[in-house]
Formats: sequence, structure tokens, C-alpha cells
Amino acid sequence: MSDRLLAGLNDQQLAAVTLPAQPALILAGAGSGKTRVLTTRIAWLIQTHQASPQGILAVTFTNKAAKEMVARISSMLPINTRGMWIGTFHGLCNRLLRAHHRDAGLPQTFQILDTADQLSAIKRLLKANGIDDEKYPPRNLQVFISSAKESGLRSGAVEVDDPYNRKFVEFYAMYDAQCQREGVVDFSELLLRCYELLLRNEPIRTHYQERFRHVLVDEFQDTNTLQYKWLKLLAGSHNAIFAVGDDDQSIYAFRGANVGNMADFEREFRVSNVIRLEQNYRSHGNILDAANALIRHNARRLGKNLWTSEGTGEPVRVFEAGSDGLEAAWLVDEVKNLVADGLARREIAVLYRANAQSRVIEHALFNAGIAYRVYGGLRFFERAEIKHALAYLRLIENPADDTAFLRVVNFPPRGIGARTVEQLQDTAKTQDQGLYAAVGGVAGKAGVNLAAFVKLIDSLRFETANLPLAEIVEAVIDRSGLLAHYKTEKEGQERVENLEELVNAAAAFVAEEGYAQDASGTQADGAVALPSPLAAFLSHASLEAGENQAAEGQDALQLMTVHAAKGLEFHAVFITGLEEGLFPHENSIQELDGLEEERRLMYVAITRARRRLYLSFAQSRMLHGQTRYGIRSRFIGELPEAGLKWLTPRLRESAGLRFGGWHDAGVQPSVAVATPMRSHQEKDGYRIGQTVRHARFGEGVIIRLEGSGTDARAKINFGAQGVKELLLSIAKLEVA
DNA sequence: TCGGTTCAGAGTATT
DNA sequence: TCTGAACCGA
Repeated sequence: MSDRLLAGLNDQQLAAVTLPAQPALILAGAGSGKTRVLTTRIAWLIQTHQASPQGILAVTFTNKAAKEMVARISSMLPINTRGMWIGTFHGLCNRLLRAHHRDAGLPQTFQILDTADQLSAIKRLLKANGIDDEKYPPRNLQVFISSAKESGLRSGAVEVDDPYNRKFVEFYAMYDAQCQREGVVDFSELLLRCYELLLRNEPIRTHYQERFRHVLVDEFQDTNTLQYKWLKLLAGSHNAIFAVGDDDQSIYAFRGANVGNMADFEREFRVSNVIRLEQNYRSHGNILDAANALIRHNARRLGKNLWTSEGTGEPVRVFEAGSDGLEAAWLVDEVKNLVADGLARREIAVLYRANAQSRVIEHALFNAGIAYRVYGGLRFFERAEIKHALAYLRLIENPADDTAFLRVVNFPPRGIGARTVEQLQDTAKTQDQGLYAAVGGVAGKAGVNLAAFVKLIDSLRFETANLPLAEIVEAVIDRSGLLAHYKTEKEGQERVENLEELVNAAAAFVAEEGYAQDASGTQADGAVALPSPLAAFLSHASLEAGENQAAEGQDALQLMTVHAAKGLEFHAVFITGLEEGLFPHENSIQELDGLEEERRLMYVAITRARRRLYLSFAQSRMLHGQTRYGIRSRFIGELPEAGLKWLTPRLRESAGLRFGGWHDAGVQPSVAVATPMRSHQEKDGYRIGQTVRHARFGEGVIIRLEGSGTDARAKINFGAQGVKELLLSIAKLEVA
């Protein structure tokens, strides 16, 4: 039986799957069968009776990854995966906190604030305390609070070195107090509160430590400081952490991920079993050679080299365009050819560094009538009308939730203006209670309207108490007036449909019964009540915002950022906008280890391709309303020349990028195009777009010319050396 | 409460 | 250049 489970694994995969119960670190390269190893490991542990399904905890970063894991395990073993602890860090912490809310100091009905809710809570707190939001921007406070929590620090533990900093810390304390008062937790609070619960409550900690003999972690390179601390606490000194990750694919430092956790884990747990999965089952040789060669330029690595038993395949194609528009035009042509050759559009991905780059490409695709799908954008539970409906539901569940209260107190409009709300907030503050509770303290007509609102919520709560979830939602969108409001709105049709979809989502949620299992059989003392379906649904809405991509269905080209492409694979991949300043991004160059992270990002991009890889860059690009002249990304130069096939001629190897090269050579895209953009502005014989050489900074491109006479200055993009502004009378520039 | 105007900012993102 | 948020007048 176990033979079948293990059949087809290569030696390294087999070794990883069948490791003894010890701390283990699996360095899983791109396309090396990482998820297969993780899920087969779990199935093997269960099948060989080394662990029961309840004795395993597996944690991921996204709901998608968790679902995939559950699905694969289900297909391998005839067991019920429902009771298993497989989920995201946030989902599992939520589960623990629901089960032990009292010990964690939370009300049973605590609500989860998403990022937008958190920001509005911060703004409200700033206002209530008369703090200058220009001196203390809400966004900065939000980032400060989140990163403190993600480092495991409460306000009292944050080091203060100056008065400005002190104010942030003070605000952090006030914010936490407000959340506590209102019975809400933000995303990082879920983790921190759960960590503190396990840290301080010995019986609970021991209970879970004895239960989860095997703790498996996916994408370990993406863990932040707090997540690693949480894992260490949960594993205790006896349990086996099985960490799977790839330091070369660490691309989330900007949101707190600490790759250093990998090395720390190896050291702190004295990991004797570091297994490298280097055989790649995805890409052909030339693509892997490119990826390997590129990533070798990074100094800080644990070290890995991908290989394949497949052939070298096609060369990596490189295209130099005159402008971003021409790059898009070429791309459209190339896609047409691929599709004409029989390749499905969904098997082609167009990747870019920043979302803004999609516009030019979308424009070209749209005009060419090629179906495409852009990843990113508003998700279902983030839509305004859905958030409004959820706010009503939250108030039913927890009247102390002031964020929810303020969102809908006057939506749809019911004569409760800003003035009234301010009055109410003052009353609430002097009485030291929530808005809902303070309503009685407001007199006059305003008070009557407020009382009517509270009465609406109260009666909804009372009347829906024993109804099935879908009917509660239905009653709320109806009785709140939301549905009627959007029905009268000119462009409200889609919103009405979304609200109706919310009723369906509630019904589907109950049908899947995910919520009931979430809390069953998981309590330490077995005495904790199940959360109501409504509470579970609200958690679900916060923790899983829905699909982050356009509707599926038709066969469409896939457009997305490189970040969004992580974990995916396609037959053909276009990596566009490979220009200095864009990819690698100029902001990253300033950051500590920023360039290495950009290179890892490029590594991720390259390894998405199975059979065909295109790299492209443009000489000029419209950015922030200005035409910018860039030079080819250094990353292209870091790839093995032998595996590249230039679709556009390069005039002089040493000169790097030259302008109008393809024009002279007559290799034009088959679309009507203008000559590459070129400024007419000239100064002392220099012009924008011109390639020049500086003794110290090397080769660069003039991107701006200003002043005149002795004050004539040129802004020059020296690529790796950055953008410099030089006085033409002083700098000795050599025309390349 | 709406619709228009103005202004700053423009990087990647999950929960 | 374009977008979203903030702001102001009717």
C-alpha cells in the first residue's frame, strides 16, 4: 500500500517523505515537486501509523495552497480530512483563538479587521484624539503597528529613541486598547494573540504540543519573525518540524518575510537532515540554465542547482523594442503566432514587475481582439456593497464593533449626518463606551434617527436568531435597505447581483459545513461552544477574500505580476519590461539586499516557463506621464549567452543598448509603427535618449536636459550606478 | 449628498 | 499620464 504512495518519487523526494520524526529542512527548488513531497509525507505518516490525522498540523500562507494540500491528501488516502489541522497561519490561529477565546482575553464573538478596516479604525482613533494626521500619517502608523506585531512586540516592548518614535508607540498602545474595547482583532493580532496564548498558558500549550507531533510548513522562506516564534512554541522540544522552502524564491521581504529563518531553523534545531530537491520536472534545459546562471549572482544563498532529465529545448528568446508600445505590439504578434500554432491562450503568461505595466499591454491585446485575464484587483468580499452587508452582520454579532457601526450607520442614507455622528462619538467617549451603547445619550431629532438605527439592528438580531445563515443574510440585505438602495441606483445592477451572490455564498458555506468542523474536536477542555454559523461565516469572509482574478471560463491569456505568478507554470512565458529601474526596480536598489531580492524575483519569473521563454525590454517607456529612456536590465546580461536567441540584432556588444537598432536592420514588427521616440531637445550636442560614457559611472542614457550655458545639466541613467544629474560643463561625457 | 475639482503620488501582496 | 482620495460648493 505504502509502495503505491511512494511510487514514482525520486531519491531525494523519497528521502524527504520518509524522514524519521526529526526537525527537517527541505530545500525545494522551483518545479521540484514540493507540494507532492509535503502531501505524500503527510499521507505516509498516517498510512504507516506514525501519526493520526489529528496529530498533524500543516500550515501554508494562502487558502489556495491549503485547499490544494487537502485535495491532494484526500486523493491519496481514504480518510476524512475535515478534522485535520491544515490551513493558513491566520486560519489556524483564528481556530485556536475561537476555541480558547476566554484564555486569550477575547469575546467569543470577536471580529477580524481586514487591512482596510484597520486603516479606518486608525483614522478614527487619530481623529478622536485630535492627533495631526499629517504629522502622523495613518498609513505609516498602520505599517508601524503591523510590523511591530509581526516581530512579536507589544507597544511596551518597542524600543523608543526619540519623541516622534515615542508617539508611534503611544498610538500603538491606544490602538490596541481600542481594538480590545471593540472586540476586534487585525490580521497580525490573530497571530500575536495566539502566540501569547500558547506562551502564557502552560496547559493549553502542552495540550497542543502533545497533540501535534508533526508540524509541516510550506513556503518556509516566507515566514516572518512572529510566525517562526509561533512554530517554535508549537513544536516545543519534542515535535518534528518539517519545513519546506526555497531561499531562492524568497520575494516577500517587503511584507516582513525573513529568509534568515531558514538558517536559524537549521542552527537552532540542529537539523541534520537538509534535503535538496533539485530535479526539475517543469522546464527544459535552456530555461533552467538561465535560471541557475542568474541566481548564481546572489551571494547569500543556501545553494542549489536545478537540473532536468529532459532536453535543452528551445533557446530563450530576447526582444528589444523601441518603446513600450512597440514591445506590446510585438507581444501581440508573437501571441498570435503561438495561438495559431495551436497553443491554448491560458498556457501563455505575460509577466511584469509592476501592475501599471499591464495597461499598455492590455490596450494592445484589446485592439487585437485577444482574450486576456488580468490577475489582481478587487476581490469579492472587498467590494463596497459586500462590506456594507457584512458590517450589518457584524453588528448583529457584535454591537461593540464601531468600525462596522460607522460604515453603515448612515448607509443607505437615513438622516444621520457627520454632525450627528460626531456628537455620538463625543457622548461615547465621555461615557467611555461604544457607539452602539451611547446612542441613548444623543437628544433631539438626531437621537431619534440613531435610535431607529439601533432598533433596526436589534430587531434583525432578534428576528434572525434561529434562521439558517442564508436567510439571515437575505433578511439583512433586505431590511437594511441596501438592496432597495442599489436597485434605485442607475448603475447599481451589478451591486444588486453581488448582494444576491452573497446569499448564495452563505448557503454554499453552510453546505460545505466547513465551519462546523473548524471548532469541533479541537478544544483542550471540550467545553467550548461551537461558533454560530454567522460568526464562522464572518471569519471566513475576513480570512478568505475570494478569488483575486477575473472570472474563469473562456480560454484567455494570463497577465500578472511576477509576484502573482509564483507557484504557477505555463507553456510559454513573456517577461516584459526588463529595464534598469523597472526590473530591477529602482526603489529596491536602495534597500538592504534589495537587488538580490529582485534577482530572486527574476528567478521566479524564469522558472515559470515550461517550454518557451521570452524576455523583452523597451528603449523608451511612458512612466508617470513622462517618457523615460532606460537601459537593458542587468539580469539579461547575467544569463548564459549560448542559451539566448536575440530576435533583434545588437549592434555592438560593448555598447550595450543602442537606439533604433532594429530599425536599421530592417527587422520590424509587422505592425505600423512610428520611429522610436526621440526627443528633439538638444543641448551642446547632447540629446535625450543618447548613450554616453562617464569616466566613473560608465555607460548611461540621457533622460533629461535642463538649464543652459554653464548651468546646462543632464540627468543620466547609469543603470546599476543609478540616475545622476551632472553639469555638462564639468562632467566629461563621451558620446558612445 | 451629490458631483465636480484639485492634488499628490505612482512597488511587489497575503491574511 | 492616470488614479484615487480629499475637499468644496450647490
